[in-house]
This record gives sequence, C-alpha cells and structure tokens, in this order.
Amino acid sequence: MQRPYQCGIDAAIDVIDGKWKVLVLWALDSGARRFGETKRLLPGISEKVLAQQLRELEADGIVHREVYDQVPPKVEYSLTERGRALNAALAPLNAWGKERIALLEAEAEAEAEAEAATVAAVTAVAPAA
Amino acid sequence: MQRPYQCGIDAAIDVIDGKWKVLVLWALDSGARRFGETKRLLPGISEKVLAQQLRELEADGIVHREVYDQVPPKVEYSLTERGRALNAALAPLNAWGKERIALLEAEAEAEAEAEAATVAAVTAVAPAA
DNA sequence: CGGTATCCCGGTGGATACTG
DNA sequence: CAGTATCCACCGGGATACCG
Repeated sequence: MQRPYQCGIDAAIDVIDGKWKVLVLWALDSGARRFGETKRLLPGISEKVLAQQLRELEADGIVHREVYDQVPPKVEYSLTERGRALNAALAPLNAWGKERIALLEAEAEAEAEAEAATVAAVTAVAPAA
Repeated sequence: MQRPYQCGIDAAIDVIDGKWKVLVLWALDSGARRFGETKRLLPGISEKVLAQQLRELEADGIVHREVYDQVPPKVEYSLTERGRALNAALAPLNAWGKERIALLEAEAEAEAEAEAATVAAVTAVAPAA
C-alpha cells in the first residue's frame, strides 16, 4: 500500500500492516518493554522480524525507542501518544473480532454435536458393525 | 493468519486481510452493487482478484451474493448485518487514518516551505548563477 | 455481464548464523 | 542483550486469455 490513500482506513492499515504489528501494539500497550521482553510476549516471532516491525512502527511515530548507554545493552520500546490513540481506535475492531470468535466457536460446537448425534444413530442401527 | 486467534484484532484482521477488502467494504456500504459496478468503484483491481475478495468476504458472512437468473447475467453484492457491524467497527480507525493523512500533508508542506526558503536564500546570495 | 483458468513475479517474513 | 546478515520459501495478487 502507498500514498496517496483512498481513505483513512488505507492510511491506518498502511501503518498496522505486517504480520505482527498489532500484536506488538498490544504488547506495548501495558507499558514500556525491552526487546527480549517483547519477543517473549510474541511466541514465534524471530528477532529479525521483531526488529523490523519495531523500526517501521518507530518510523511511523507509533513507538518510541529509548536506548540506555550501558552494558549489557538495554533498549526500551513504548507507545507514543499517537500509538495509544491508534490502539484506542483499534478497540471496536477488537470487540467485533471477539464476537466473531464467539460465533465461530458456537458453530464448531454445533457441528460437533451434530456429528455426535450421527455417530450415536449409526451405532444404534448397526451396533455389531 | 489462522485460528486460534491471540485476540479479537487477529480475528478481525483475518477477515479484512487482502489488498482490497476494506475498499470493497466501503464500496458496498452505500447499498447493493453489481459486479461491474463494484469493479468501476475500485480502479486498478482485476476481475479475478475482485471475485476472490468477494468470495472470501461471502465465506466469512460479510457480504451477501444475490444471483438473478436472467440474461444478461446479473449478480448483486451487499453487506450483511455483520458486514455493516464490521464497517462500523472500522470507523474509528478511519478517523485515526484521516488524522494521520492530515499530519503527513502538514509535514510535506513544511518541507516544501523550507526548501522554498533555501532556494530563495541561495538565489539572493547568488542571483546571477 | 460476470466470471474462470493459467502463468508468473515481487515482497514478506521464516530459519539460521554471527556480532558489538 | 539486542540486534545484523544471508538465504530462501511461500503465496497474494497482477496480466492475460478464454467461457456460459
């Protein structure tokens, strides 16, 4: 995606685009986090990709990178004001997604029950088979 | 992205993931649209990709596909109740994006002015060059 | 009109190894 | 601890052509 944008959504998506971006956002929402700490909050992400995503978010003014000049190295990442605003704007989408998850689970459960009923019926008809 | 989701955002993004999905959502927000009509609203999209995105949105219960059995063929796409809810959940993100666009434009303008000032200064110092 | 079918390219992100 | 460096696989989507 690229400027010029067709609408605000494009501009927002451009910022949160990337497999881990919103997860990073959530991870930092509760306060400043160190690199390794953040990595631990995102099981499966590689260091390369985490660094990438953080750099991009930083370039977009969403996260702040604070380097402490000490040994061993220490770097802290935190949300900027804009990052917190973005996270807030994401809240309704989160709510919608949770509802969707609930619906999907309800469906899966209904299917499982239907299958169980079928198995029971078959067993009743052909118990020796 | 894939189930199980880490949070609601994941579930939502899973649905709107695809280069044109949200644009399709906006296009259908104002009412039912025919295939070609929708295509015209999304300059640059190919028929293959539009069909794909619509099918995926349909599978996720976001759009409804109504086929009219007539010649020439007519198919109408519209948002379902859930689709409208999703669109509503996207509104704050849209607002955030618009703000971002405004900021970017302000920056670009400031840069342009700075450059203009530089050019003016240089011209003033070396008017004959 | 409203699609499928094919082929192909570029970019994202995964795996692994190395470093200040 | 907090990163680079490198190489590579995958697949989303673009171009083009054809069909009921």
